[in-house]
Amino acid sequence: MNVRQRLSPARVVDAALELVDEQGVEALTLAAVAAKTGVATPSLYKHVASLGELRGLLGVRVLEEMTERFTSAVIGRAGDDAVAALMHAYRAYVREHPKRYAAMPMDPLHDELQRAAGVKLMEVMLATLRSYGMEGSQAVHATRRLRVIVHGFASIESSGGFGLPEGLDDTYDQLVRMYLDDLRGQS
Amino acid sequence: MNVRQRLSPARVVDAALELVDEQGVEALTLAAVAAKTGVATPSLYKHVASLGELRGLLGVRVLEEMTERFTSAVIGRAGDDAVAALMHAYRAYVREHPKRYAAMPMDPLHDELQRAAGVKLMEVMLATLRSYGMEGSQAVHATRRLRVIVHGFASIESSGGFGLPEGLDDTYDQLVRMYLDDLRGQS
DNA sequence: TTGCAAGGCTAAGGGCATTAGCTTTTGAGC
DNA sequence: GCTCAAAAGCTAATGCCCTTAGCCTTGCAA
Repeated sequence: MNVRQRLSPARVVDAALELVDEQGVEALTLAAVAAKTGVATPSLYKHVASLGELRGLLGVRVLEEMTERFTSAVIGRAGDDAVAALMHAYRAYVREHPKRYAAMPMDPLHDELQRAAGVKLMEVMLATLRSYGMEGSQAVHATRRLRVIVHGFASIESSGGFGLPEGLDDTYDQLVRMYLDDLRGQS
Repeated sequence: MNVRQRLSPARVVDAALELVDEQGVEALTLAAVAAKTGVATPSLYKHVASLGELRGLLGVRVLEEMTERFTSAVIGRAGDDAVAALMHAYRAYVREHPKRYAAMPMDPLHDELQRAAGVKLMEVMLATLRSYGMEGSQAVHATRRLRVIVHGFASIESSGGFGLPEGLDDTYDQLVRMYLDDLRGQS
């Protein structure tokens, strides 16, 4: 029996992700998710506590996807090669899912799961920088600078904040080179 | 008569700005603005076309304030001195009004006024870089890199995205130095 | 086979944005 | 000072959305 696949929290997040990718965050409504999953709105509460929690789960999912992709981008590489690969993987993910990225708040303060997922992503960055022999606070600062650059660019690009997209690849290459030079100077 | 100051679009934006500063974007609701201005909700429509337009006006206001402050920060300075002053002024503004900054979308595509205000802000950056003798696309790239850094940091800091705020001043100083070194290399 | 828990549904309440249509105020021109 | 029209306010009402309550069905485990 049970022709129709039963719902689960994961499937709800799937639908929410589709919705965000197609129409942006403001379209993420329980009513729309319910329609997409073929269920009445209140039924979603059997799988998700609230719209707020769904947003949190969405953030966790995105952070996990990013962590996974950055990890495989970096594996087998070291030094400048690894850092450049990480930065390009970051931008590539955001270009594939711009609305999804723009949807994810940088503010994981109220969501423990999301905070944990964010920490894991940062650990990938930290580990990548370890091949430069950085330790302690020096490594923390270097990770922050990296984050500022990749997120700054991604945030502006994903929301169409750059005027014309002309030469954006060049701009990003310059940022990568700037950061690599910076690392060289610090070590 | 008329003890109570009559409402105007500017006063509506004032109230909205207060609301955002105090409680964040999600608290920006026409009902709340109406309460703060001592008026019934539908009366706001005599001054503002919709909640969306109010958000746009808010963005314009913030961009104008930033432009003004950055302009006076930069006036009378040149070269590295000017760039450093601009970057520090940017961060200072965002630290004073973190929620306000986080509220402003990077996406001015649907709002012509906001786009124009953004262009003016970028012109201040461009003008500041002109003392490096940059022209055309080189100047555009340099402006973009600057924007990525200041916005990236501001975006993360304003939404509490850095874990502990420990050493954030140092991190920012390093970013400033990184960018100045980068400019030196490009010229 | 029985019974219970999981998962679905309808009904209903409350908040918000927005529109319609009315009333009051105000100020410009006479 | 008076008139009257536009500006600015209000109440009523609609529709969408989140959320809760309470009920019904299904499927599985004992």
